[in-house]
Amino acid sequence: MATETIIKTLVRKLPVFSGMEEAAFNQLMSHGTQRIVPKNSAVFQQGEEADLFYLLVQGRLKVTQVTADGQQIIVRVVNPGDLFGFAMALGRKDYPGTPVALVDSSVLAWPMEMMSDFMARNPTLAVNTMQMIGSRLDAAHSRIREISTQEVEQRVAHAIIRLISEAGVKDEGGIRIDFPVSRQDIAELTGTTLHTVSRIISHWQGKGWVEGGRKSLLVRDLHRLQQIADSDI
Amino acid sequence: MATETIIKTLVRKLPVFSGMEEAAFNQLMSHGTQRIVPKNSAVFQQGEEADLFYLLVQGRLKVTQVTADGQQIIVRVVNPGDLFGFAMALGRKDYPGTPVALVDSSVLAWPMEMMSDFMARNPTLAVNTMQMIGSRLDAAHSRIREISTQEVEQRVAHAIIRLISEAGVKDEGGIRIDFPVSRQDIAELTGTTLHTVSRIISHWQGKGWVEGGRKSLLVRDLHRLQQIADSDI
DNA sequence: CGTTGCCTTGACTAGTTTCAAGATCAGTGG
DNA sequence: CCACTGATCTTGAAACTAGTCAAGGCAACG
Repeated sequence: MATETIIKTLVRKLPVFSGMEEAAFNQLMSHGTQRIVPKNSAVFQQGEEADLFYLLVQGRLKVTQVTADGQQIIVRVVNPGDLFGFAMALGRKDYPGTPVALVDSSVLAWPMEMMSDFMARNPTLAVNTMQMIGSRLDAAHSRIREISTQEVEQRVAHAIIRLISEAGVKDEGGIRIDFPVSRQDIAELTGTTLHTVSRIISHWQGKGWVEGGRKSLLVRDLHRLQQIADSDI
Repeated sequence: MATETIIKTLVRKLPVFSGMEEAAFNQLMSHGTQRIVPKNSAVFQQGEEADLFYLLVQGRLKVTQVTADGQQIIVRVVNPGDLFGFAMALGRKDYPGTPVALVDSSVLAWPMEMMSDFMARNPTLAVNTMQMIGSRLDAAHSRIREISTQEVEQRVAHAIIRLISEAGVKDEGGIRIDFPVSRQDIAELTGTTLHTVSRIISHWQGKGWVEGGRKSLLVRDLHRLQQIADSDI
């Protein structure tokens, strides 16, 4: 099928599958099933038994976790080409978070056993996966450092810069994030409240550095945000 | 040599090396070099080129990271049997943190290339390492959730409970952490200041739940700390 | 065209940090 | 063995950041 071939070609180029033998790759692809995830719906729920692991082909997801007392945080944003829901690789049986589509998305899913089998037979895949998880660990540590040592304004600046670098698109007079992000989302990414985020963005807007909108944000002066993010003191 | 055999037997039992073939394991052990790390000295420095990876045989380390503006955080505490300094697995060439011995410690070191070689040939090792990193990622996310949503007192309670569960030893009328931990250390683990930590511990001491000391802490009522850590609101 | 969801803003409050000073303890060298 | 010194810890008071509470505006959607 045409779409299948397109997807296959796309997937083939992903770093996780680099260095994998053609035969193995083909076998992998033949076992994956595609699924469309409409905006605002979840691929699976936190706590569910992890029987499948996923690859985001197209679209954008946010992975949220809810704490015992109902507070929510966004663990990360999933970009096209990212794997997610690989609970097994983390040595657990249930999904630790809930991935929600920020825009209509399309994912590929495989049975979790395939992952262990394939990794046992494809050391490259295992090493690649490990490095992917490793870089995520690195990112998590950066975030811990930020939340621990920086003030809210710096953290918000950082979060926005990160989103821009992952999904920034040029727009009239600036750069815009390619998918809808609410103030609440930014708050959950930075460990603060939507009120504080709103105040900060209003302030920036007053200075002309950004232009706010409903679930959107146009960055006019990225350099200035960088300064805010990096400012010592 | 006698000590060498003892170490080998100890190492053999570690989860990371479980399922590894005897021959491979022996070869691995024959390439490792032992090193004594005196209290308060660093095994290596953050930013150095990562040419070796390590296993903590005996003792206790804290891994710190310094931010651009000089603020410090403790990334984690390394317990006997833990691997550390495996930068390669994270896909980077330099060490992301500095491990400092909290007590006189002993480590085993291997050339970093051995790690990739061995993982390429021992899928089990690769999967084990991946799961270890995965569980660390899990822990990092928990910490992000805590710092983002909980108040300092809860976070301090959590940190102490974690230290107790990793290295708690019975003492007269309570449990004590097996190695020296300063108020500053706890502050760097929880993203606060030593002043606030001191106040909180003083308060607990007033209630009779703990007993403070210089770089030490006797927990008299662990259950109460649990309550504090888990208290909603 | 009303209802719902998202965003903004002001006023108030509270938890933490910052600043400052002093107490206490451990180790060191005379 | 004891005074000295540096590190660690405690505590008070002031300053402030960010959260909470509350109300209203605005835009999208059915």
